[in-house]
Amino acid sequence: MRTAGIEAPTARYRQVANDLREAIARGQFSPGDALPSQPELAGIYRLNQTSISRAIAILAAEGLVRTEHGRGTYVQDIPAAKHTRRIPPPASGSSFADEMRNAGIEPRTELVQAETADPPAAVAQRLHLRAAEQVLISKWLIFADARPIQVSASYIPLSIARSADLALPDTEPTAIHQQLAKNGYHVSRFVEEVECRRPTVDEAALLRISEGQPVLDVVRLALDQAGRTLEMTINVFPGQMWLLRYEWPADG
Amino acid sequence: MRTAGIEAPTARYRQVANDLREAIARGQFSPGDALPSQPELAGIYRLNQTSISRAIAILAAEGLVRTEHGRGTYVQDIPAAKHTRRIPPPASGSSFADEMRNAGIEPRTELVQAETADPPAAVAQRLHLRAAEQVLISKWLIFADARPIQVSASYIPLSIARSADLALPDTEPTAIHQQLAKNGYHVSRFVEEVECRRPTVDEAALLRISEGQPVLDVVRLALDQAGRTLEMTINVFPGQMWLLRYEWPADG
DNA sequence: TAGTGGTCTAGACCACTGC
DNA sequence: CAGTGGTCTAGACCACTAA
Repeated sequence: MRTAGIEAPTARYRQVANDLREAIARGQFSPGDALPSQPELAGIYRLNQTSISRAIAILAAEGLVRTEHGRGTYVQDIPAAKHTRRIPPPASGSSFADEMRNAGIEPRTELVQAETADPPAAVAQRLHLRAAEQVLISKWLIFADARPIQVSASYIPLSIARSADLALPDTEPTAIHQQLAKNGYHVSRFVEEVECRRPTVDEAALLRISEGQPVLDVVRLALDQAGRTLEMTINVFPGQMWLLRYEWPADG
Repeated sequence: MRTAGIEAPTARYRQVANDLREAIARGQFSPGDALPSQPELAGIYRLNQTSISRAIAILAAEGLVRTEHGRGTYVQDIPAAKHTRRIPPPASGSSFADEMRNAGIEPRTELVQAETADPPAAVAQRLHLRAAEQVLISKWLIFADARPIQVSASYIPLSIARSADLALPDTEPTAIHQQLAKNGYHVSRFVEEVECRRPTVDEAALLRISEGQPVLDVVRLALDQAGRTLEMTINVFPGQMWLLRYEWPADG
């Protein structure tokens, strides 16, 4: 696992990509700035536009820049510090929102969808639903300042949601478990399944990342004592912005 | 988060990519098969080689095919079932290797490196090392049948390794904690930090994946009662092949 | 309308593989 | 050596944005 070292890549467009990458790293272009246009860069590097376009495609795949058709190529703002999601959550009060405010970031959650509907097949299977049972679906988009940092979708079997008096969960996601507990649905354990993949086009658009930037796909099941699944949540995070931290005791 | 639907993409090279993707999905090309050469495809689709090359680059980024310079383009073998890594590990005996054998897969671990050396800066910081303290480094490459599925690097402060009589850890990684425990170094808790990123060129080569395929980067710390870090392990998994499963009780 | 990024061509040459 | 994928050119046209 040696690092590649300096080792000039032969391909001109790769050299251009490296050069621009370093220029951005040096601060020669700041986040939000536009790069020179492709014809301009072609002049600067004495190269044709096709090759320049390929060079920029590399940087876009890396998430360093973002091209906007008809407008220009803009340097992306990559936050120095990653968001950390702790499991189990830090003891006592301080919610994730509080932590962010303490770090000088304004969190915001935006309800994208809230309805009762048939669940996607993958969800129905995991929830062990009776045939044709519907679920309460709520989807959220979570922002840090103006930047989307998470897509979240929650699925609750209608039988459970009804008897727990969860009509339209336009409350914040964290309040749901409290409401469930009040009605006798006690979550006894959680299971999370973490995967890593390329985003769908829709996710890339929602999270404002390029399709080359991977996402973390975290499926979380809240189970009660009897092993029933009370809720299933699918969280999608831009990989470059997050760190998932799990902690557990050794042995039993 | 609607799906894109049919919606023909205007770009010809994207159409070709879609067409080839479906052909592979249909089984028209099987894993290991070579695709027709680029000039051939150019003839078939009445396109020039440049555009064909772009189409194939898309499939390569998706991990569906693998190009080998001077040889050809080969369909990748994507295992239907993902490997699952369970935390905490399933109770009683059955190791991960046993599980794989039961699934008809032959596991193999290959020692890539084993030496005492200065740790990388990032490792030294996390291990809270005294200045200039060296570490015992061992790196492994783990295979399922003939396919690499994990890169693993373990770092143990030399002061701990020496007194625990861990000279050259060419033993399997799991044996290390037992050896540490025998010598009074009891692991009391674990911390794992999961990230998701694009692979380095070296990782892509070792794991035989394309640079567009994301990897899971899992840093694991084994801590003793006093909060000392006994061992730090960095695991890198090809994202498409793995699922990390964490389970923990609710509340206290 | 002018300027931007995105696509495409037809052909050329290069680097690498394997016979 | 022939065949493969990788790169590059010079120019053209398209699609989109913003004045």
